Amino acid sequence: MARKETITKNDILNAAFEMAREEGFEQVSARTLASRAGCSTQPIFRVYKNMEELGDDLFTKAIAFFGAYFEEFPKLNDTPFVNLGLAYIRFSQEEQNLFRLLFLSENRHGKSLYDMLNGKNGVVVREINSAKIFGCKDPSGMFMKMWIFIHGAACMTLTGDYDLQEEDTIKLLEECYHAFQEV
Amino acid sequence: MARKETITKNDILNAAFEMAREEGFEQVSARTLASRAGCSTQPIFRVYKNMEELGDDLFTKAIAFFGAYFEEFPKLNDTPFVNLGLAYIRFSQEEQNLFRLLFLSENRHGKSLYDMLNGKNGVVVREINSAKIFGCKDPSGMFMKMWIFIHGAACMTLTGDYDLQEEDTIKLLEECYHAFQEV
DNA sequence: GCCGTATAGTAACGTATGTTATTATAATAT
DNA sequence: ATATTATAATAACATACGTTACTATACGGC
Repeated sequence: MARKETITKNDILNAAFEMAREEGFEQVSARTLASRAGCSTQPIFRVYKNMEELGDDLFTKAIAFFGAYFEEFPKLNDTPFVNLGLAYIRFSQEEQNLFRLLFLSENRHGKSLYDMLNGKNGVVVREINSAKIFGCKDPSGMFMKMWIFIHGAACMTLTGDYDLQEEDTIKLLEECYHAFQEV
Repeated sequence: MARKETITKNDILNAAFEMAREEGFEQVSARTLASRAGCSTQPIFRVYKNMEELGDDLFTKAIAFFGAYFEEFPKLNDTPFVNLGLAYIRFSQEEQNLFRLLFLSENRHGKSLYDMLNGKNGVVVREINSAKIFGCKDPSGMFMKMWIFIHGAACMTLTGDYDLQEEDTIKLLEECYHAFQEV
């Protein structure tokens, strides 16, 4: 009946995601994206009503990416909280642009940090349960403090205001964990 | 000899600062700024070589503003660290755009967070000395941890991921302070 | 009161943005 | 083979950006 589609919605989204990842979300414009995807701007507006709609999809994909990153992160430390922190801080280092998009922008979906981390996989709840097993008095209060700390370290990593070797970070997180357990 | 200047460098800078403060740094363009200052774009380029140069001045002014904010912040709590945190977190709430510019952008002057806070006034050093007085074993390690925590709370405040009443924040900061003192 | 000159306003250039109209293309049903 | 039709490329529109050329203006020295 008609011409076959050569550029799929996925092609567009993938190209956009890689651009956002490598060059930053704000660098993804209709033209630069088209160039990256090896087509004109037309296929973009065929599959997306406008650029904002693509941005929403991109954001969702970034959440999923972070989730996978998190799951696959090697368990370098026995304490779940420490591992959680290491993964998060490393993500802020290795995926600066995605970190900015996910955790430092105006929230695209109205989803809070907590909601995002506690989605389908429920890492947060899992960690809190671990904390219970590890005999912490107030697991959710504990988690909140740890999370604030971890988030702070990650944000400072991003801006270059914090730059420790991994062993030092582990030590720092362990100290925190124990400190918060006492109170 | 010549016409008198009606729009001074300060007029430009002040207008730019207020714009950045209210609407965000990225909203300050030559035209929007001119409109705000009640003139054409010409006076801007008379006193500034280009917009980037104005951006540098703006950033410097923002640092000074934060310093003043900090100095004038009421001493709501006896513990200096807690006060420090309260001021910082409140700043992130009340001056979201300036907070972003100062603490979450690519650093304009290559100045680290620490350097900025430890400028002429030396708040940081002062706090560390207070900590010594308060009998903390490792004041600088302690300060680092507190600062990471405070920064984390402020960043989460900015994105709406943390939203406690002031009394709760005080309680949280006090708990942290004591926790870190134990270790 | 006129002249020189620094200042400010107007308008333009070149570039980039999102988006849309138009044209060309390729695959299928007939 | 031809007509139909969804797809993709080209080109354009309206807007915004930094920046600069040009023009008008107003002030101080004479």
